[in-house]
Parts: sequence; structure tokens; C-alpha cells
Amino acid sequence: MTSIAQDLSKIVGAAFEAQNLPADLGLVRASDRPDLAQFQCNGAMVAAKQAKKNPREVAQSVVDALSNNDIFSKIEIAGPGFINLNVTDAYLKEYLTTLENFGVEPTDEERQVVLDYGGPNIAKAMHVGHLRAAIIGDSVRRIMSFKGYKTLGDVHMGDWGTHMGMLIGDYMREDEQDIVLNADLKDAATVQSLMEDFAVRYPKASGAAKANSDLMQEARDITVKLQDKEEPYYSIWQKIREVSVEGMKKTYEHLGVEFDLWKGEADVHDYIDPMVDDLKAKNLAYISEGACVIDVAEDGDKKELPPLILKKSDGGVMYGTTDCATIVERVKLYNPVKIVYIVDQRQSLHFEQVFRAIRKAQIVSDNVELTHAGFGTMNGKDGKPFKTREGGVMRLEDLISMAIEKATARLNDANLASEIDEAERADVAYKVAIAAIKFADLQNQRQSDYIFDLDRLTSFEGKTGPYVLYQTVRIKSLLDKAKAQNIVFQDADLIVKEEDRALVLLLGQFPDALTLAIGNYAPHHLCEYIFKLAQAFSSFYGNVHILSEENEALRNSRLLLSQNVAALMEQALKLLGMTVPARM
RNA sequence: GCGCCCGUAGCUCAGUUGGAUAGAGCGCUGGUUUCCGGAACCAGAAGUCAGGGGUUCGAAUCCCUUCGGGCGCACCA
Repeated sequence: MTSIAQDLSKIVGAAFEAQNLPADLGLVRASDRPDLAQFQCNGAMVAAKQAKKNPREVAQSVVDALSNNDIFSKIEIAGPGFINLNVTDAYLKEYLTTLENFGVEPTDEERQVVLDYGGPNIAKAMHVGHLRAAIIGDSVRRIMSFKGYKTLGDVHMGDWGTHMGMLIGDYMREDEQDIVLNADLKDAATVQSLMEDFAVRYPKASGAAKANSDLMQEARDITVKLQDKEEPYYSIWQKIREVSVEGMKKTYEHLGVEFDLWKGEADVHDYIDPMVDDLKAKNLAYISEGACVIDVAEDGDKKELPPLILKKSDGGVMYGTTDCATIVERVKLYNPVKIVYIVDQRQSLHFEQVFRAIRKAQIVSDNVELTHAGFGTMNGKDGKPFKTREGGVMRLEDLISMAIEKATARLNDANLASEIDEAERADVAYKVAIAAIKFADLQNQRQSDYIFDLDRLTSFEGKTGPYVLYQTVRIKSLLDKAKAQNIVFQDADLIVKEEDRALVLLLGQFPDALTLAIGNYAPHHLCEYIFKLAQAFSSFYGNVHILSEENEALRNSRLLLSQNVAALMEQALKLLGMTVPARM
């Protein structure tokens, strides 16, 4: 089973083929003129253009080939050559009652996909800049997994660069490295205080290094020593990393974002030298201005593409080096068919360099997809990269707290508050807050910049996460009531009346929304769909009687339909990383 | 200088890869509760799709150009 449009596309495609026209011209989609028809096919106009024929005549020949099909209640040619189609209610009923897995067919084979959507640096507080990668990547992972791919989400933290040299240098200069070395990581308070120490110390060290070239040089030297695993640098680093990972895991968990792999740049260090030697042996890597580089420019390039630096002149490695080595490791350990990076759009040149280097060295086979699914910058209301009023970045945990606070206040205003005990209320506020944040972010198209608006991220009305949760909760509440009244409707005969039709048609669009979301690594298509479905149900709910319908057969039919909507909503929301509370 | 991205209603954003009358949310105006949850529903006002040219049956979408904004260009990540 597929979507309704896909189902119809096969039939119309066959009709095109019968006229010796390409079957893919028979692509059917939901009509954008619902007042005229449910579905439309534009292929006749394309075919006519190619063959230099009259589009209406082409359409007519296709329509003739379709006319003996009894699933259509209307077949019309309109305008320059649109084929407008309606399906019979019997077809809709058949479609919905034989639906499996919401109409989503699993991908033809189980294939391994590696998704990279983390990237926070250790020893730094996570801020709202990390939000998009986490939310989009996690959703893409859930969606692809639902489709049947084997997915691996990797946090790929930044733990091997000069920022570590700065931080370690500061501890050594102040002779305070014992704070780190002797820390008992099993003690939560110690971990917490170390995190706070990093948060103060790193900006201080970083600022000092930028202002003082001697300190910067010292940081670079320490970084090289660290990368050679010299002591005590390496031990200090290990502890810093362990502490940071604890904090990072807590924040990601709080956000409801999951990873399968908690790896960092340092983990691929041992792959680097063999990789560089290999590139040298292949005459791809060479020494330029003291650094070991690989050319990635190609004939026909419109822009200048600088070479990728594999080793700095001081022997240190850069993030391009570790990114390449990470691909070496991923190929070796997981043999993926796709590696997808959900990383800020501003990194596009970097990824182009890395991917070209990898292709040139034939580290992956040609049929492995390497994609940088970039996302736009998060700007403030002034259109510039987002900063808080104090000029700093907003911590992720602070954002979550603010959203929870607002959700709690909203819940207390509602009539339900008194019936719900403290613990459940906290849980509901949390789920609502996370849904608000995620939906506000995910509904934006991935690659364009977007404005970080706190009010929008913590708003609960209109096109928001809480709205779609609310609609789902309301349906579930209805179904619970039916159950309490011992009404059995699971095997009800589905009756498609005027009011129900839009809802059934919409249910049949879910696989299309999922296909779009997967194809472009773009969960916003799923957001769009979920919101439309929620809106359609809300309208349905307001205009017809469901549980209170007097005609028993119709009541049971509508309960069945409602159950289908609720189940789909809950599943789809899960794919966006949201959980539906029992009530709210 | 070279290159990439963007400009759609007062604000924040969609627009299924060239289709019919460009859609949502917020805000604004007005309405809806003896009946299944009002975080809701219904209706309305609001657009030179930045400007100009081109391609064609047909353009927010493709090409050229002007203006405006963002970003990236070898030893940071």
C-alpha cells in the first residue's frame, strides 16, 4: 500500500503508456483546486509540448483509456489540459480499511545510513546554536529509521582542536590541573562544578590567546603535544572530555535528542597517519608552505577552491583532517550507503573540500552518497546572528527552562490543572515545552536562515507543537470515553460522507509527506502535513458529531476514522521527536 | 576581488521542483459554549511574490540584469 496519489499514479501512468507516452507523466497529485477536483495530473501538457501536439487531445486520449476504470467518480479535462480526477467513496473506504503502516512501504533493502548532527565542542556550554542540528538531525534519523533504513546518529563532538590547547594551557599556567586530574566523576556535584569551571575558564583562555600571540602559540604547541598523546596533557584532556560528555548527554536527553554513537574527533586520530601516508603514496598529498595538503580544485570550477590542509606546518591536524579520517573509520566499521551531515550551511565549502578529497582518494566507492544537508543561520530579530541582550549566546538549558516555565503557567491557567497531580503536571509541561521548541524550529525549511524568536519558540497557539499535541490529546480523550461506554467500533463499516471525505483523503497523503521529508532531509514537510491533518480534524470535530452522533453506524465509523487520525498523529509526532501526553 | 544563499501579507514562514484564483500562523475586525476538551472553531480585511527584461500555452519557481540583506574564501572549529 502506498499513498492514494501514488496508487492513482500507477493507474494513470498505465493509461499514458497505452498511448505510447512515458508512464511517469501519469504522476497524480492532490489537486490545488479542491473546488474542482480531488486530484490532478499535468502530464498531458508536458507530453503535448514534447510531441508538439494539442494538449487537450493528448489528455482526451488518456482519459479515454481511463474511462473503463471504476475507481474514478469523475474524470475531466480542464483548462489547457489538466486531467482532474475524483475517486469513489468505495475506493476511499477500501484504501483506508486495508491500510498498513500508514501506507508507508519499507525501503527495498535494509541499508546503513550514518547521520552526523551533533558537533558541540567539549568544555563549552551547549547553546541555542546547537539546537537546529540536534532537532533536525534527530528527526531525520527517526524518519529514515521508520522508513526501514538502518540509522546511526553520531554526535561527533569537537574534542581535538586548539580550543583544548587553550583550556589545558590555562590550567597548567595557574597550576590548577589537579582540580581536573583528581576529580571524582561519580560525584554529580563535582561534575557540575567542573562544568561551571570550564564555562568560565574557556572564554577567559580563548580571549587571552586572541589578545596575546605568545599565549596562542603556547596553545598550539600544547595541542600538538596533546595530539601526540603526551602527558600530562592527555590525561587532563581525558578527564575534561569525560566530564563534558556527561553534561552533553544530559542536555541532549533533556531535549529528547538521541545518538547511537558518542564519538569525537579524537577517536579517529589513529586513522590519520595511515590515511596521510596513503594519500602521499597516491601522489595526492604534498607539502605546500610547510603544510601537508591535498588539492581539491577541478577543471571547470567557477570558484577558487583552496587545498585541504591535512597537517599544519607544526604537525597538528585540522578539522578537515579528522573529518576525512572519520569517513575512513565509518566506511571500515559500518559500510554505509549514505553519510549525511546536518551541519550549518556556512560549512558548505569545508564539506565540498572534504568530499572531493575523499572521492579523489577513492576512500568511498562511487555509489556511497556523501551529503551536507546544511541549515541556515539562526539570526536575531535584527537579522544578525543571534545574541542575547547581554551580547552572549543563550544556553540550551536556559531555553528549555523558559519554555517549561511558560507551559507550566499555561497549564495552571487551564481548568485541568487542579485535577492533575504535581508530577504529571511537570511531565505535561515538559512535553508541551519540547514540542513547542521543536515544532517552531522544524517547520522552517532547512537551508534558509531563520529568526530566533523566543516568543515563537514558547508559543502554544496556532501553528505550534502544542496545538498539534492538543488535537491528538482531544481525539484520544474521545476514544477513551467511547471505551468507557463499552462502545466497540474497531470493526465498524467505514461510511464516507461529505464531512469525512477530506479527512480520509488527507490520511492518504501521509506517505507522500514522508517521501518528501526523506528525499530532502527536510522534516518541515512532515510538520506541514501534521498541521494540516490536525487542522482538518479540528474542523471535523467542530462541525460534526462523533461520539454524540445518534446514528450508531455513523458514530462507530467516525470513531474508527478518529482512531486512525490519532494513531497517525502520534506516530508522525514521534518522528519529529515529540511525545503526546495523556492530557494537557 | 571570487563564490554561495536569500528577498513572498504589518510580523514569522510554507509554496509538492514550470500549472488553474499565491497559502498558513501571529496580529487586526466580527462571530461561536444548554451537545464529544475554547491551547478550539467559523468568517473577514490584508500581496506590484524586491525592481526590470527574457524563455512559453503558462513563471513566486528557469535564464539575464539592477537593487537590498546574509555568509564563505590554507594552517580556528
